[in-house]
Amino acid sequence: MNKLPEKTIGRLSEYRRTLLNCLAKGKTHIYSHELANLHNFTAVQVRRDIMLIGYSTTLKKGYDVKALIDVISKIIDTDEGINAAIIGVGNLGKAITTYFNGKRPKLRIVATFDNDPEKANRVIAGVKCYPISEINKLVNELDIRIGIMTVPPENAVSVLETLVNAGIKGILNYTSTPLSVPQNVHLEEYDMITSIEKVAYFVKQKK
Amino acid sequence: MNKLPEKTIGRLSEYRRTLLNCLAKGKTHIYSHELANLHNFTAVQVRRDIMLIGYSTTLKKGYDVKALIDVISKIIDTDEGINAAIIGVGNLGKAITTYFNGKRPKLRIVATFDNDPEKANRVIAGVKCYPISEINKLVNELDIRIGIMTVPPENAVSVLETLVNAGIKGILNYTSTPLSVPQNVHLEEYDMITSIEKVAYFVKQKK
DNA sequence: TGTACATTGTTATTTATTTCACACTACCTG
DNA sequence: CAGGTAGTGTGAAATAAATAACAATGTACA
Ligand SMILES: NC(=O)c1ccc[n+]([C@@H]2O[C@H](COP(=O)([O-])OP(=O)(O)OC[C@H]3O[C@@H](n4cnc5c(N)ncnc54)[C@H](O)[C@@H]3O)[C@@H](O)[C@H]2O)c1
Ligand SMILES: NC(=O)c1ccc[n+]([C@@H]2O[C@H](COP(=O)([O-])OP(=O)(O)OC[C@H]3O[C@@H](n4cnc5c(N)ncnc54)[C@H](O)[C@@H]3O)[C@@H](O)[C@H]2O)c1
Repeated sequence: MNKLPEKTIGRLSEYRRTLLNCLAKGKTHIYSHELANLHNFTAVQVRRDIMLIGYSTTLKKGYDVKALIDVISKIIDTDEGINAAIIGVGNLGKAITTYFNGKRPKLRIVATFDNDPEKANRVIAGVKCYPISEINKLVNELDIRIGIMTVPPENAVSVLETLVNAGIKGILNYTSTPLSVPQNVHLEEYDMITSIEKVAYFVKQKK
Repeated sequence: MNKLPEKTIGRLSEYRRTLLNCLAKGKTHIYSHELANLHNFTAVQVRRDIMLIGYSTTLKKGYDVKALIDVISKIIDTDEGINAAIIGVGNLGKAITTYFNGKRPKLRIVATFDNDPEKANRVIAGVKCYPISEINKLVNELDIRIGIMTVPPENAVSVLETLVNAGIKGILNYTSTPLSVPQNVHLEEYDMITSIEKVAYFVKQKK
């Protein structure tokens, strides 16, 4: 199971989301081409990904939805679950906190942090906001492993340092400041403007 | 300039953002390794990307920041600019509208749409909200080319159809429903849960 | 029951992207 | 103004990812 391609990891997450929907609708089996059509993928790609994670079916009635969810979950989740925190409770931080809660049983937002004293101790969607100064203590107490950064771009670098020092090993950066991290920390960056600009570029090509 | 790798397009957008910052700080020249270090890229990759877009410098004092911005802008922007709209003025839609406005001169959010009558005619960050029923008319009137979807997942498919019918050729989907579009429409998808799950996966590997 | 067919699993091939390696040259330094 | 250095530009090699091709096999149905 070692060395899954990074792209595959992303797709696994998406497959699972779709499979959970199927399950909710009472669908018990799904063909590779069905799963492919529900996304923008090809059936071969789906089969290949599924091969890579070591699941296979003897049936020719498609994959067992429940079983496939379980295999994917074994790869993505941990038994105990993983705790995350939002840093910067502004528009975006609030939106994510509200949206996220309860979506995934093994992935929880357990705290938010802000440096604005006004915001400390507020509760959003059941999640409490703490002063950023308490982060070291809370990372230990609540076993926070992932930091989701939604602070203003000019504070991104210093907040990153705070997070790394606090021992956080996974960072998702929504700030428009690109960051770099030590080897032992995993960083995922996402910049919305880049996404829009990519769309703009391709729209331009189509004219 | 045909056939730039897709990955390169994304990086160009990020280079430009950084270059604009440099320019604002009065920096006139930048080395490939400087630009690389400001992101998580290598100097070779930066040079390769810059080679692909046809810019080069005779100097050994690095690239001319201003000139490089111009070349990148020629690729990403159009002279007249491109107009975009937000569909679904909820938490996320509001956050993006507020955040985005004025960030890029050639990329404007000119309208938002919602099906909630309460929200119609409200103004957020200077952008007016229209009933979704008026979208066909407004796509023409305002020359909207890009639709940013932030509606609830269960309405994603029908909203997509509305957008495509209205003649929109570029779609950015923040909905957690995966979509597929006709050949002549460009679709970019981004699911936050997938990003967090990717981070979770890599954090797990590091334990 | 056996034949046609649909579907999976997997190896081989192709395509896309990154990295390496190095030629080339402007610039600095003495 | 020669020689060393630090930078760029780029063909070639390596790596990563997607696609094609097809053997194997369970299933439906005549
Ligand atoms: N809003 C969006 O849709 C959007 C989209 C793309 C990117 N972003 C990026 O996300 C970030 C936040 O955007 P926003 O619109 O939510 O901004 P915002 O100003 O609404 O929120 C920022 C929050 O961070 C807090 N903060 C500031 N410094 C802090 C620190 N050192 N420690 C802890 N908290 C701190 C502020 O008090 C505020 O609550 C920005 O970097 C922006 O570039 C936002
Ligand atoms: N909030 C987040 O941070 C976040 C993160 C990731 C993904 N998302 C996704 O973004 C989408 C929106 O999230 P949100 O938190 O802003 O939800 P929300 O419920 O706050 O907002 C949805 C908005 O869409 C409007 N709407 C509903 N049907 C519509 C239609 N047919 N046409 C036009 N407008 C319509 C609603 O009136 C509402 O204003 C969801 O699909 C969610 O999965 C949100």
